Amino acid sequence: MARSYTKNDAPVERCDCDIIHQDVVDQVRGKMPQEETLYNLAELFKVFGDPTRVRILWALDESEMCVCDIANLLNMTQSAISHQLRVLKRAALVKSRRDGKVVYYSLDDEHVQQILDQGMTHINEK
Amino acid sequence: MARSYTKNDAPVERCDCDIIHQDVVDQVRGKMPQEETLYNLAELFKVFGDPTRVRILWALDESEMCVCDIANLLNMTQSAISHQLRVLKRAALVKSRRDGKVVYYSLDDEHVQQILDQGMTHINEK
DNA sequence: CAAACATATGAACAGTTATTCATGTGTTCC
DNA sequence: GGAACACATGAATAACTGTTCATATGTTTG
Repeated sequence: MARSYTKNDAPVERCDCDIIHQDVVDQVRGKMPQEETLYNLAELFKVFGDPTRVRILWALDESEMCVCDIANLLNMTQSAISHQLRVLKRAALVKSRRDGKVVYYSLDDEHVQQILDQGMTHINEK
Repeated sequence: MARSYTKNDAPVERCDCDIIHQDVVDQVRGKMPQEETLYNLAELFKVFGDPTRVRILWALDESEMCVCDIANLLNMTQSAISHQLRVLKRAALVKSRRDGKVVYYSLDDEHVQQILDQGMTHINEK
């Protein structure tokens, strides 16, 4: 993402298609979800759109782990992992529980693996 | 994504957990997919991680449309849409057919909607 | 309480990315 | 052929993002 497009600052750049396909476009417009909903959806997928986070999610699907375990597993610094876990938690993809000094992370729900699997299916077929 | 982490430039920052959880971590390591596979998976989700592209995909799920239709529907310039369609095509999420001057785009396969739906389910429950 | 440990966090920096603008390519129709 | 149209594309730019580094917070143990 970059530049945010504000609604109705219309580039208004009509073409002949627009007239011909007017009804189709209007019909599609009527069926589209709220703009905000699609924005949130993109936000969710953005979280999945980073190798480190995908690797963390995949790892947590196998077993709950503490921050330092994940860092060792992925061969990255504790800080980097901690930052990413925050992103994942904010997106409600992982949850954590504290046991003394150690904080264990795990997947928040079963959708996560489903989404990962669906994506995996796609790349395996192309 | 940013800085690319090269394998084995190890931050090597062991902690006591690593010794205690050694076996769990090793077990998880054994079950993880290839690093490259997870990288590709993240690349795929990155494509879904932009509001404009999500809106295009959602629109195309309703009906095939030409570039200019999409631009009008989303109230964006033809150029911006064209750039994003290229990204979507490279990721094999959309396909195109030419009919004279007009190029019609449509979803490439049924996974796309499945992935979108799965994501939608997640955000609706949180 | 102090030291050690596990984790969290803020600032900074470099790499990435989405849009815009200008222009190029491909097609139709006169 | 040339004008008009639909689309593609390259360069430039502003905004965003992931990692690092330094440091803060929370917990246990002696």
